Amino acid sequence: MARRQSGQGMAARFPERRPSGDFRPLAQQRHIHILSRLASVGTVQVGVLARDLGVSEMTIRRDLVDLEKGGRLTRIHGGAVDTGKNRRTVIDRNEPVFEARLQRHYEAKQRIAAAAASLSAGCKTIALDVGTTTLLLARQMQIEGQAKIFTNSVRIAAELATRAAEVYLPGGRMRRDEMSIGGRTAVEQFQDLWFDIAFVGVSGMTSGGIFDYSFEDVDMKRVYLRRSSMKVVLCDASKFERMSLVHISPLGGFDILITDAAPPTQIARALAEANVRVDIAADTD
Amino acid sequence: MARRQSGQGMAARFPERRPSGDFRPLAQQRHIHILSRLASVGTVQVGVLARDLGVSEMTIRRDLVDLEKGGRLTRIHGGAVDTGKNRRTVIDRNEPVFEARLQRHYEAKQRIAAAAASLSAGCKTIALDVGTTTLLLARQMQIEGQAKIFTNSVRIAAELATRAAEVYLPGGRMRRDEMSIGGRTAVEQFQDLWFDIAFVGVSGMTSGGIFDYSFEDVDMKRVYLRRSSMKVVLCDASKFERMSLVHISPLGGFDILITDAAPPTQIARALAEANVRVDIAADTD
DNA sequence: CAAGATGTTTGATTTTGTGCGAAATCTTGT
DNA sequence: ACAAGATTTCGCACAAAATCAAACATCTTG
Repeated sequence: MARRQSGQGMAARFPERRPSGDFRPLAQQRHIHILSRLASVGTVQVGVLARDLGVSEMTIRRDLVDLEKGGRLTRIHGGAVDTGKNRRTVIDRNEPVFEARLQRHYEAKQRIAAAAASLSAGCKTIALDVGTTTLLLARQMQIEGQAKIFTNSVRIAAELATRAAEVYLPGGRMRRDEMSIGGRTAVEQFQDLWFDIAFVGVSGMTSGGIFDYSFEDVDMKRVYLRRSSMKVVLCDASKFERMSLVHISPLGGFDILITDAAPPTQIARALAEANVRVDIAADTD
Repeated sequence: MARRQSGQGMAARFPERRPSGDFRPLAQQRHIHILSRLASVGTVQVGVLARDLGVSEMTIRRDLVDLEKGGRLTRIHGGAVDTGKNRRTVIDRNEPVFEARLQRHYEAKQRIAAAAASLSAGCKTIALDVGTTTLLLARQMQIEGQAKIFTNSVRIAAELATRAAEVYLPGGRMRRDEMSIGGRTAVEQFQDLWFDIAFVGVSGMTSGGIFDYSFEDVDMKRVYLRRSSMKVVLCDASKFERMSLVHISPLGGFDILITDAAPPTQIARALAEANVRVDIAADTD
């Protein structure tokens, strides 16, 4: 059973005394360590944590139970995974790499994308923001003969090129990670157009409005929201009550929110007040 | 007993492992690995995955069953293929016509691209035309810190995004087959710039000049040739003595021709007369 | 010593590995 | 092209290993 000799536990790790303070990490310190690791890697393993923190696996398990009770993580066999609710009131500074983001909450995003795709039917001019959910939307969208699609995401443009879409891009500098085109000239090229419908992704939503991490992409998001008849925001439930670097607009700045679960009451109330229609993409499987 | 003396394969994949004891990857981590591999390559093999992840083939099979249940992949004998729902986000599979064009005279184009890449060293602003040879050039190019690359090819932009390049695109309508951006506005955005060096592909060359079959892309080619200190034409030997739809410029319109074999005498004489330097990329292998 | 937290034992549960016959795929011979 | 045999892969059933959690022991601190 005991695969590592269980005998000495922390003794080996934190020898005798240390002049200042505790050598055994307090519960709170362990919790912080676990959460920060979750935030950066997405998963943690009981064994790794036990060794890193110099405590027994049982203690780690108890920690994980506590944290799960608070909804900060989801326990799985062998460890735990991130719920996305970790950085609750904290502000997100750096966005994870695209691939990892795409995998996170994949099913929810797929459902949201499907709901959004049906909304786009019949529209002649469609604006697509940068992001993982909008990329999934692009994949699911029915391309109709004469529809023109405007996007500042090179990734989405490349995706749509393999299908029969007529795609327009703005010019400017391409951001490396997100493959989005931003900057003043890009905004200028799109701001005189008028779209039938615009789909905008966000990285956070509170009753105070919608947020995004990327400084560079926000101006274009605002253009999409300003210059379209129907303004749709795509936001999976993990982003509720989260703020990011930049405030894009208040909740009144768009018409429809598509999400995968009912928002918390405070946001729900604010949305109702702002006259935003909320579409919840149901889990049908 | 040591639970896994067998798998050191995963050592390469999971560097976070500590020297003293290793931990089996969580099911979820394996799933992510499988999906990301599927997204980048399109197929996975049970044996390879088992080795990479340091688990048995049976475990991989069980993972594949789980993932198939969720519709994320399709299982086949020996492994699994991607369902198309999670295709790679950068362009990996070029559509057949383009891919076929890329394969034609592939070695010659590679050599030309290599020669061109060495020419670009040290340049701060580089213009890259649309085309298969220029795509190969993009792949081979040494990216230097502050170099800015301008291209109207979305394909090349996507390629360069995976490397540390600073890329600028013009805005406008994207042609579906070539993924190039053309049109009046696109030309306008680039025609006031000045490039250190420009690489232009052609589809034909005679003593009368250079040609291309794409009506839409020619204007941009002319901009590249007009607005750069060093004008380089990439043209493999199969294109000598061939004309195409549109005449781009006479032979005097550029400075250097990079090709893979000596041009026929008539063209050679015209090139000499036009004071064009001819670089022949030798077959060194 | 009491209280609270942590470690250990132990047995149940879950996951993973292995053996082996069945099925699928590849090879070879006709 | 087809069939028989060799090879690989599959997947079930069971064994082994790892993980989990409850109960209990131990340690720390005041």
